[in-house]
Amino acid sequence: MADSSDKPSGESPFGPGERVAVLLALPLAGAYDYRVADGMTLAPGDFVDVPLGRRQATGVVWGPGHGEVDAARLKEVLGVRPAPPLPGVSRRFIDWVSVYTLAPPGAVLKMAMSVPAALDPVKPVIAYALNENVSGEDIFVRLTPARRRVLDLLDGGGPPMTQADLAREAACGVAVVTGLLKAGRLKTVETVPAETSAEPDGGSAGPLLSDAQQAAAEQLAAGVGQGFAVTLLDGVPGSGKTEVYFHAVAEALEQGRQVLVLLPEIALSAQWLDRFEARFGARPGQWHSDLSPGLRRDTWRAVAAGRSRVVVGARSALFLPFPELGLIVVDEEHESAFKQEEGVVYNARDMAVVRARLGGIPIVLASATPSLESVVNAETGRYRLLHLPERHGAALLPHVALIDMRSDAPKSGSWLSPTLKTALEETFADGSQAMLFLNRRGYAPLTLCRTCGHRFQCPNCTAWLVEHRRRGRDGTEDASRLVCHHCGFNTRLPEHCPSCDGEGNFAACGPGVERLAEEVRAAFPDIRTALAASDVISGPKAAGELVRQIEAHEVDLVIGTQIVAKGYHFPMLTLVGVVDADLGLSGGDLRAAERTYQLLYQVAGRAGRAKRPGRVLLQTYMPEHSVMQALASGDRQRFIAAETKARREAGMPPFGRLAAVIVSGPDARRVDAVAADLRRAQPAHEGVWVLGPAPAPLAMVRGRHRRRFLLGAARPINVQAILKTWIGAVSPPGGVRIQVDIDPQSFL
DNA sequence: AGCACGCCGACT
DNA sequence: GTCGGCGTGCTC
Repeated sequence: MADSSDKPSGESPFGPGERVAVLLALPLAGAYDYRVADGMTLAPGDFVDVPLGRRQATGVVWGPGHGEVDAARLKEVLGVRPAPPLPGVSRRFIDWVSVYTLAPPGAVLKMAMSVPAALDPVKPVIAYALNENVSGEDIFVRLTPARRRVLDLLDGGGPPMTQADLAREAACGVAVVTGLLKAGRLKTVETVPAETSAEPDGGSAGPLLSDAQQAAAEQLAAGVGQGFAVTLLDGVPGSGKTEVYFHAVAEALEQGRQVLVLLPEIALSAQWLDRFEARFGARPGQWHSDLSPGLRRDTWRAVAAGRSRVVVGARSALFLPFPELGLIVVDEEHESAFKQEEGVVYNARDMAVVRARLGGIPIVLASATPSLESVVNAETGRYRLLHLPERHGAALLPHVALIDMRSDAPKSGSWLSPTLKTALEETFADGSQAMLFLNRRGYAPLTLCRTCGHRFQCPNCTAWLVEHRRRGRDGTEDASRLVCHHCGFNTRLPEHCPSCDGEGNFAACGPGVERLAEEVRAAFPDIRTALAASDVISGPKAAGELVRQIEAHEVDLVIGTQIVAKGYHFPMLTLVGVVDADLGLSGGDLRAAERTYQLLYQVAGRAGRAKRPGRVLLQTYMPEHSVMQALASGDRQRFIAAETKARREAGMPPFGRLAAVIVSGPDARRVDAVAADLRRAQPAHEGVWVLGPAPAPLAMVRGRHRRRFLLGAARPINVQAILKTWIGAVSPPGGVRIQVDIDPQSFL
């Protein structure tokens, strides 16, 4: 079964006087009933305006009314929006996500209706056409060359054009066009804006693939149109995963279906877009938080109308109203950025699988370091596995070596071991580029007073303030600022210690990328460095510019946080130094080892992807750790086997289910009281265990105190039902919220 | 999410 | 005596 067909004809319409359920984009418990107004016909999926209290709200016809509310209390639907109905798959998907995440259905719908303006009537634009019946003396208007060019453009039955387009194409000012209008030679007409942006074309052949790639590509393409199937596309960096899944994209386009590609950080994927354009001849539609409101509206409409054929986006693109979706690709499927932690808490990768299943379409999960969940699903046969073993072309996998910081220690106040320094020297000497990776923004993660030991802490969060000293544009040092990385709290480093009032005698403890850059500049004064951290590289423009600088070899050394770990490809980059490989391993999180492995593996993949062999140096204090051993030996299989065994024995995901319940509020005592109530009401179920309440990993964030429960259950158990009963048993007082996180990423 | 109703402090 | 603070609760 290939189809998810959503033709509105499949669903019975509702006539005047009938009761319909309308789901509103509000966090209400469910859909509300309304009466269909006289002369109105509604079908499920229609976007409608309804009265709500003394205001108006927009929602979607969800189906027949429930009939629980008195007919006398029913209000009438006010009107239907001029937009294609929300497809049935989208509606079923919203319901499914709501049930799974325990979020109100309207809150999920809101994600699908994130652009209210998209439902407004399309504004006609004023276009200019030839005025055929030129009368009287207007015919004698002087025809300058510029005027001639404008009239020529519209001569011969071409479509009316906007003022701006005419002026641009005729290479004249807009005044020429308005002049012709005044002179009566042109007239204005209202038209619907042209919606014919170039769309990707799957017809052209892609680049030549290796045998293994070709086989994988054909298998993926063969699955398009053949119903729901999950394929895990597992291949080392540079193995050509993208080109392989592009084949499936091309096939879906050939079949006239839409395609959704989810990427973890769309804002930073200029290279991905270039590759896509090279392959398909046009840019795909894009969907991410940085879009301008106008583009957002146009993209939403183009998707809903089926005009946009391929959309690449961040997790929220999953809720776009595709009427003809035929393929989903989740690239870098292991990325934790797919997890939405606020509002409706969901994992876009998992929900994408659900969306594919509901739509009866294939989905491809691609990664060089697949999540343990996906690996296990492939092993048990739930997912198909396509493995791309070798690197395409001449590139070799980088050589990974460990630097034991216990014996190869840097000088005090320095963070680079002698070995890493030497490697940097060699790399610069040979005209290659290097990258230093440190997953810590700012100058120093902790500042303390040398006199009294006072540590600067965020007033709103349980976290140290991070010192930032970023240089101003003119190269002068800004005054140091102290920043909270959790709530954005921001203050100048004071001149006196707030605790002992001693004159500014502060010590910056530990390195961030800014401090590392300072050390490197002192050690290598002649090399050109670039800092890459999310506070420096804000948005696609800055990211694109950095990529361009590196590609053009305008910098010798990139110093970056995890934003440089993503799939960039820099041919001249031959050395990657990981300054603190152990950073993610502390804290006792059960996923810490897996995530550290994935991150460092991806970072290592930045080295030597073209003809030049790369090498990777990991600075670590625990070279015997399984993560370090797996990276150094390249034996991923053994690492995965060990992790899998540990998870299975502990009954942890994917072998058991997990949910977190977080109680939060501004008043710690009330939060504790609610947590105690929950403790008393906790489920006593066979195969279900509950831990907590414990302070959440960040006991206070943004001024809210947080306590956390962890609920584990064997796989067949319906945790949603248990959680619903449990949470329904307590009624939190003012300000206290109870939030559920199904499949939490971190479970400290 | 809004927008009401509701019950306690400083103003014309 | 009122204006207004935002805490609680409802919206078919």
